[in-house]
Amino acid sequence: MPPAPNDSDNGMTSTDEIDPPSSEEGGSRGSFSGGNAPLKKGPWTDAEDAILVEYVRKHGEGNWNAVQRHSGLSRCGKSCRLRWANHLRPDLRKGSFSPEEEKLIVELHAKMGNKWARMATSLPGRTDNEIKNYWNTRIKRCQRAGLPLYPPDISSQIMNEKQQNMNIDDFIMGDKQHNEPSYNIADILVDDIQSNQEVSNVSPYSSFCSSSSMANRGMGSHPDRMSPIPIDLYKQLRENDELLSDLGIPRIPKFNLFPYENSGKFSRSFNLGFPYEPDPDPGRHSHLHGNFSTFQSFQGTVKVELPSLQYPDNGNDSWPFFPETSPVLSGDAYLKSSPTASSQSEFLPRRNDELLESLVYGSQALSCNSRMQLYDKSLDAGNPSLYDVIRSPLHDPGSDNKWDANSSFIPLNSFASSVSNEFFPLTTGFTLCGTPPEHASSTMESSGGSYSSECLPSTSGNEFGGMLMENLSGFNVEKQAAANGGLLIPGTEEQYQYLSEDDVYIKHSLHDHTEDAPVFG
DNA sequence: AATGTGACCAACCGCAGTCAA
DNA sequence: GTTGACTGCGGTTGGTCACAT
Repeated sequence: MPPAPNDSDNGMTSTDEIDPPSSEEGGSRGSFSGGNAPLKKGPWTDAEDAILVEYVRKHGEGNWNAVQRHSGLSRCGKSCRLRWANHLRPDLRKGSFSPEEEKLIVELHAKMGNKWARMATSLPGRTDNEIKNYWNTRIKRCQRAGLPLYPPDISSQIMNEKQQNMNIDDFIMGDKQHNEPSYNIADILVDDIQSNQEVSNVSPYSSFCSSSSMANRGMGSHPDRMSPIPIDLYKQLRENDELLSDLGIPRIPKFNLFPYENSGKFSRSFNLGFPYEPDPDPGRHSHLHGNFSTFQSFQGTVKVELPSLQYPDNGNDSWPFFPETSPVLSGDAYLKSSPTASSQSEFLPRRNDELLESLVYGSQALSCNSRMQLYDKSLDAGNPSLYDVIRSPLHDPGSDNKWDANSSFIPLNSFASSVSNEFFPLTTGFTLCGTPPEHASSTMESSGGSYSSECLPSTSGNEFGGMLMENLSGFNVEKQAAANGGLLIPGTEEQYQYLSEDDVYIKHSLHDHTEDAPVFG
């Protein structure tokens, strides 16, 4: 709803701001209307609206820079376009969003992320700005209320749609129409893992990462489709899986990434028909020598972009979707903020790193879950397996969690985050120092810190390949050292204990005394 | 009643991308 | 290949309003 004019219809208010010339909007803002009148900013008046409406009625939409030239309106073309699009268009639908619209927005956002304009096309009469404002408000509201953003029903729906849309041929052969240089690493990784799983109940929040704006930015107009991944890239990822096996590291077991998705079998398997040959020469994997040259091309090729959460900076509790009071957390009592969690935000960029956020957010959930699960298991029956670690109660389809109709779900992508956060070492630049202690207790030196966010890129436009490579590299080092009895890399607040029996690491955080976390196995 | 606070939202800025000339 | 016009988007700002103190 347009703001009430703050003055009479004389077109200029006492608070009107006169814009100095600038180069914005194709130079239009630097120009002057008619008689060199400076461009005006601030709320539109009724008179200005009338002028603009009349102009559009006569000339139609478009060529907005001509408006000021031909109508005498002291507004830049961009401002005219925005005003028309957001307030003056005759087909605009005023008023607050209906419950149906709100639900649709949530669904659309789950599918396409912050593609406000595209979302607006599905909401007749609504503008992208409206939707964006609504979503930002929703984020804040959910954060305040401790509610997740996506309800499980929407998650399931998205997941089902994605399954239907999946086309293995497109994936393998590449979609020439959308063969863009950006790839959805979350899809890649999740699918890569899925290809090794007989059963994969995948969180739609794998599609949060994948189908949301992160994917869309890379994939353009087909958010729900699988990202076309070049074969060589896919091979690299497959090799990565092989690498783990080479190292004696168990492949990531199948697990339920999404607690509420217990029926959607992920039927697609990349192993079927994919011309992948097991690496005949494992020795060529440079990871065995401490670096991962196989990821060199990956790095710099895979650019991941992420959903914007636009969350406010509220100091300690900076995690937008995962407040301490979240029913998801408190209800199960599995997830709670930790010093580590809060420390993450200190390293996270404050803007639009959607994947990063989803990764860390998901990892936080998984991490906390895993910690508790492992902790319980450890108490009950000794060392846990990685499978135990992953299959946390939170992921139990039978969970009795109640979801608010407008709330949502724990993000997704537990897997992708788990890759970065749980199964791989979290730091880079490991240094082995001295002789490991006799009984597999290790510490590590970190070049960047001690937890997940530190190993994530700190800028937008993450190069996931680089991150993965670093992680893998650290993984390798640790793994090797652990195989020799454990690591001792001083200088960090965290220790990693290697449990040889199940090939699982237990993280002991010296600054987080509440629980031990399984790190990777 | 006065004041403070926070939510909401229109509008703006800067940047990137697309498209046509 | 370059340029200009336009569009889309993330992020932000500032005004208004409702509510609490």
